[in-house]
Amino acid sequence: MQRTDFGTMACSIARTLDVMGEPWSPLILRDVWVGMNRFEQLQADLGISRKVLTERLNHLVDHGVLERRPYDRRPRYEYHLTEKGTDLIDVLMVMVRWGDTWLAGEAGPPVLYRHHACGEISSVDLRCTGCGEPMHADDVDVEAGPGAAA
Amino acid sequence: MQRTDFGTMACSIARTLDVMGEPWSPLILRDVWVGMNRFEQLQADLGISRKVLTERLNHLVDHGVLERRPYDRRPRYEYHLTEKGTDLIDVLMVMVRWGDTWLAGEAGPPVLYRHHACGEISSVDLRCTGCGEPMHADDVDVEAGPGAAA
DNA sequence: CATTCAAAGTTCCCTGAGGGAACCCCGAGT
DNA sequence: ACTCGGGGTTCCCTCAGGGAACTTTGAATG
Repeated sequence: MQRTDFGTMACSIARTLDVMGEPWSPLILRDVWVGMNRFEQLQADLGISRKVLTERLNHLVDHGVLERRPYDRRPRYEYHLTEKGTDLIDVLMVMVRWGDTWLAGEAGPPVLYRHHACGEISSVDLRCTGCGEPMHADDVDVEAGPGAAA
Repeated sequence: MQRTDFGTMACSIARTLDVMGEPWSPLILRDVWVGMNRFEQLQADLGISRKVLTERLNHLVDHGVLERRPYDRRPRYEYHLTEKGTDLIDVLMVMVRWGDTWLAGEAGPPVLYRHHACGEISSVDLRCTGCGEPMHADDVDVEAGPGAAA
């Protein structure tokens, strides 16, 4: 994404951005998530330059978010989410909710999510891992943690 | 963020990225969230170029995520989250959880969040708005919505 | 009144990243 | 032997980010 190196900052947001914050990376993850696993598919769907797509895929593989799997005797590869990558989709799901809420307008959400557990069309909400109550920006106080900068 | 215009894509992720996906924008939102509201504070804390900081702040204000408030008779301004912007912090909170889980390493999380409702140090989890059960990447099926591309 | 000061930008140049198109490599099929 | 198609690589060009210097505004100070 950046000249400035976000990966070394003492901030989990900056570090996460270092992995998936470059332009196109979130959209690549979205496509892989919904089953577009091959270079040509991704390139055609996104309209991204082949050079940049190569760079992004390598970056995501290097960071353990995607894995590269051969699918043919010829040198052909598919990209799949690792566990680390699947976990990262949480960020995208929250972006979807925000975009649906604030940007979709009259037309409504472009895509819907049906939850396996209840079978309904739904969206995500943020809850406290401990008590299960809603947990949003105004529901927390920020404190220094063990990995804080010296 | 990009040459390519993400804002017109029929995808809430792309549209959200159009608002806050440019380099530095999430970190600016983080700083404003935790109370760094002024230009000089942001510039000093982030080490961002003044030119880019100006561009990002204008972009975020234009999209209704931040608002610009005078705080002096002189031309001095503070930036504050709007309701739309506060809601966007959800995305950052999920980034924090992912970074804490996968990138923090031995040192542990750099920052901790204490939840007002229960008083405990905690983190966020994604739940279905409807049934309250966990809702992650593998728990949903994707379907076309009303705002899908023609 | 003239000078200083600090916040909040603006302007300039330089470098490097993204876009686009052309090219390359490799194994399979015919 | 020749073609085909997926998965890249290479090249050039433009534009965005980094960095530093400069400007503007009104208040405070001597």
